[in-house]
Amino acid sequence: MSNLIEPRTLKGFRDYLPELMIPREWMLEQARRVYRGYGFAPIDTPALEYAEILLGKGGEESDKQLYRFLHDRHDVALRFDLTVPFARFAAQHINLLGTPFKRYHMGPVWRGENTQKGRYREFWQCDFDTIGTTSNAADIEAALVIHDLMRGLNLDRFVIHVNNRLVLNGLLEELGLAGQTALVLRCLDKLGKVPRENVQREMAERAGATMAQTDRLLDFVQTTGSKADVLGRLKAEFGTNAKAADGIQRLEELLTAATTAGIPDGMIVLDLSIARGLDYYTGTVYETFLTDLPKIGSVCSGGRYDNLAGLYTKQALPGVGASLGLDRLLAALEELKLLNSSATPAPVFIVQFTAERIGDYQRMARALRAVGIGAEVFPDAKKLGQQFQYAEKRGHKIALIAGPDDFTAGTWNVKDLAKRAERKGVPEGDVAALVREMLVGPV
RNA sequence: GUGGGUGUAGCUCAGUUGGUUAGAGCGCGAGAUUGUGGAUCUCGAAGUCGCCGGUUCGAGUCCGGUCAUCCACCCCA
Repeated sequence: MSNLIEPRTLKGFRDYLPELMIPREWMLEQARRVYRGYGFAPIDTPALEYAEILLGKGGEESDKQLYRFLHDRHDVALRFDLTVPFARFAAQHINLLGTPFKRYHMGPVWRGENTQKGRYREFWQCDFDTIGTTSNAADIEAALVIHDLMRGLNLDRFVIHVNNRLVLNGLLEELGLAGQTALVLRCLDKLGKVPRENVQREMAERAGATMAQTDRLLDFVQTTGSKADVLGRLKAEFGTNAKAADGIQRLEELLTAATTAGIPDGMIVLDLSIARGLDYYTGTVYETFLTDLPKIGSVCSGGRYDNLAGLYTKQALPGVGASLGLDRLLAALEELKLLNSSATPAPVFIVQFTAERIGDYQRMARALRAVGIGAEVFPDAKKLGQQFQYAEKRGHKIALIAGPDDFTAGTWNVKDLAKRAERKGVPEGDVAALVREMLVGPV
């Protein structure tokens, strides 16, 4: 009879082993570096909020996915994103913060939805937002941040799709479909997955749209050609609509400014079929797809919301920002085998040649750590071959070996574990410099 | 929430029309004259066959439920 409890995790919740956690932490560091570089300041908020704070802010769907429960008579819920808590945070502290205010926030969020690869019930988001301004400059900057973020994560095969809800809304208004915006956009979003005819049929069934209406809409959304062409056509046909005109101009500015700022052509594209996002988006919207794994979905999305904080304060707090889906991107990189995973954060491995010299081994390790190089001393004086195998498997780059003869001579042997090349008789004082030089190399 | 696929040693998988002590490869551990690792060889550890229940003389093998995972819908990071 066993009274052991089966070790297990909840559906959609996962453990992270070192091989995955090391790159995950690295990603967080990169995101932090990029955000701070733009002047976004760090904040944090509680995982748990009063349910009323979170309910009804992201649409019906997000309400259903909320982890919500009664605790001590309080109706509470786990945050399902970082944007809504931020809106609450901003409304509460704006007098201290002043506007415009730029913040980044990285932490776990929870959604009780069905799981799939890259879709979890607990996952980290890395948000950045600028609030207190409606200036398109903030929208433009957000696109640049997303780009630099992806590049900072060593990715270059990705595309940032941008659109503007004003354009879509204006377009639908002109087509006489203003009342069914949400329904139509939901169908529209399926373009690319299902044939155009099916999209039209669905629009007709669900939103009562006519063939003439959907034809005109789809023609536009599917328009091919340069950004200038597409924008030009939009202007010509819908420029008289105030919303559309505003949206078109903001998109045009964004695309032009991105190029001027140095973003390579093709990294940011106009995509009129990008309609999604939570209910609160009102202007620019962004979605970022990996060229080699588009199916996993957007890994960094966001947009402009001009009235989100209006739910908590009378002060106008428009904003724009986006969120990196850390765990989804991590799953994607894992799938694409782009993680050169290591099970140790310390590049240097110090062989325990003989137990009597443990103090000397730790002395060397401390000397390396003092100059910022991680070093680990093997805990047992096992056979050297075994220690080497352990070291390479773990992902250590360099091994340091010293036995009685070496201590007599005051030297160390420095070994490149991957190349299996050893440099013998290195004076103790030169070891750190040599190690650093070797680590800088190929990586 | 709906529909479907999968679930056998750490990993990848075999397991015949249900029938005696459940297998392989890789990996792992020990060893092949006590200062050095990817080859070879020898030996070895390791599986409640996801979990619970049912049918049966007998179930990894059939049935039901459940959990997890993957895929589609939905939605999104």
